[in-house]
Amino acid sequence: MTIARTPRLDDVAARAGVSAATVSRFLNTPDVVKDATAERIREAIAATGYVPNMTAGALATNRSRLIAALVPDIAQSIFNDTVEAMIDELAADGNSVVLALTGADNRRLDREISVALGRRVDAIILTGIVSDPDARARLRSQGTTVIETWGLPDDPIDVSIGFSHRQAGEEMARFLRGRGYRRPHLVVPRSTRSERRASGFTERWVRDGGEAPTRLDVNVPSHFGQGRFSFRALADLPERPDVVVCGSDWIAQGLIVEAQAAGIRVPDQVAVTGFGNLRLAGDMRPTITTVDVDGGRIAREVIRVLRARAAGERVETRIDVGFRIIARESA
Amino acid sequence: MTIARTPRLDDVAARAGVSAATVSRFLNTPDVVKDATAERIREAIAATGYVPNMTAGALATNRSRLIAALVPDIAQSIFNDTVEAMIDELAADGNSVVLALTGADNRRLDREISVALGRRVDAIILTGIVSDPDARARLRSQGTTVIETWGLPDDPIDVSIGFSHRQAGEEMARFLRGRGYRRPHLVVPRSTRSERRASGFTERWVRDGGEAPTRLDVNVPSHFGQGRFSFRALADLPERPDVVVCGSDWIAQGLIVEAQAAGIRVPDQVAVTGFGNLRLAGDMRPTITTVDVDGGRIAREVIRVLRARAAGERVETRIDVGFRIIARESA
DNA sequence: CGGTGATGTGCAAGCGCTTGCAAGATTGTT
DNA sequence: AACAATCTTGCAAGCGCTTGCACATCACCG
Repeated sequence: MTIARTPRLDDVAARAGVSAATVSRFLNTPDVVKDATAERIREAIAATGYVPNMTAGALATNRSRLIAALVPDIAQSIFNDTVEAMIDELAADGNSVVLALTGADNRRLDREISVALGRRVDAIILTGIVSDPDARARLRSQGTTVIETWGLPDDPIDVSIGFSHRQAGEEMARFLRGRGYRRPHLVVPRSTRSERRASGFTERWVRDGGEAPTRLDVNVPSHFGQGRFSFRALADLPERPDVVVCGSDWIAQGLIVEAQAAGIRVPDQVAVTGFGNLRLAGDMRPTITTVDVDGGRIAREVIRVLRARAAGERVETRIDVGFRIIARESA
Repeated sequence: MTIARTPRLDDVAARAGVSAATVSRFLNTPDVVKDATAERIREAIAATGYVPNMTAGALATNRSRLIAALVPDIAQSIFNDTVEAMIDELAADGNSVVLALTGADNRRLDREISVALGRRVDAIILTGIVSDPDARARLRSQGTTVIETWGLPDDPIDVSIGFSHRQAGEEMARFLRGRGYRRPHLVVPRSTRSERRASGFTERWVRDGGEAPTRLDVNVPSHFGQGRFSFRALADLPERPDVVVCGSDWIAQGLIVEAQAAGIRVPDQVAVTGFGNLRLAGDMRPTITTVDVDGGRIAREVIRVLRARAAGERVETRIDVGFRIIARESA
């Protein structure tokens, strides 16, 4: 009796009466093998229960079909839709995604970059903004494709797909000013992205003749509870703002719920805006005015870039997917 | 001039004046190499910028240090905390997680199982309940460690870590009956897990002398908007329920918001319960009565099992992490 | 019917690392 | 100072697949 062990290409080949090379070709470039041979191989594969060892394949081809996605977190993340869409698309192409968590402040970024490099991933997808110059230099020096998403750095490591956070902040300032608000208050998660939006907002607001907005910084990841907290913190301000600009839809949602519980009407007594246009923003009562970013579009662009690279084509290095302010009931 | 190419073990070895084997040992079992040698190797690694090729390592050791996590989705999933905790823990052990999405109804499960097997992952972690007998048989026949989480099947594929959904339903029935509610209405996401809780609830409720609860089925993944929808659907019932048992905290939250918008007080006019004890459940106004499942504990047990397996120890096949009903304001 | 180009397959040399075995270097012992 | 025990290291044979090159077939043509 033969020892039970997981079958290899050889086993299939032997059974089909061909060489391993032919089986390999059958698997990777089916049209070069003759129909009759293919049929025998198919039968042999079924009989042996053979599952190709992608590790060996990766070593031989120097192509892992592994894509690393580095994200701060997934428990409550605005990137989840994008990541989900990416995983789906990539899976359809025969790639797998190894998901690595870098932590809110990218503390584990360096380590995860090393791991990704060690696994010889075909590409590294960064989410958020990597500000550490060492990490940037390190990535640049490798040949690997690296795609920065959700931001649009002046000097991308390789390819970047996103939008200008600063500009989104400015646009929101313009929008609210146009609606007649006069005393905005910012609730700003401590992340580079949020900070950029906040400073974009502030600069534009002031340039347009407004007083510098008040602000509250909150920890990331942002969540519903912080919205409640942020509402209560409004009491500490010298004057109640007429609109609170929140760094995320979750914060906006929490703030609205807490305001209502306190008997304050939104937007009549205080208006609120969010960021992200999560599904809940449209479902909340009142519906939340927010900034829409097309995460699915980002995912699609990522795929497009990856395919182009695989085909050896050149690709743009900065792809702006833009954003839109969605005016709803809350502001 | 030497051709630039990514450095290999050989390159480091040559530079350090030792054999590749020694460098390999330095990397994997540092204490067996002499200090002076180690120092030279360290220097050589730094000088060459060498990053070990884990693909080659995996092939040689037949150990990929890759764990596949198959989840229905991540956009809005009650499993996210568990997955996040697992990824963190595994990363600390030098493992990486390849995340695969199986879709709400496990439609892509088969394909993802094949991919995981092909990548020769060290373990497959399933989330939710895999009811397809073919998939179960297929997994069982492989030697791979497979861990089913968030459920507790009678006959685990290999190891299962979770709790009894049926029992959670029963417990909720008991709890609400004890609080004096009489006309429960169930909002049930179309997933095996939710269905088990619902039938556990119903059976217990009836056994205890209640009338069979009314119910509404909603699609997965469940979200805030469905809660709003579910509230409006209450109008179609012959009689308004006194408590709505929701399949998730998100649904509960949406339902509460919509009820309040309609001027209905929670819990006075209608009580609400959720499931999952997400952070927002404690933050919502009113706070939401729900069922707590310790996702972090599940993650820790997964790690423990994986380590035990790696060490060649035997492990239990069913690990019950239980659940707790968290009584709050909403019911 | 020999020549030609296309088509299908096999041979064998890798891909970059790990590890059993054995030999050389060191240390301690008597 | 000779010998045993312990450390360190190198050799070389894989791990399971891919692919350039060469060869064998075969259909087709003049």
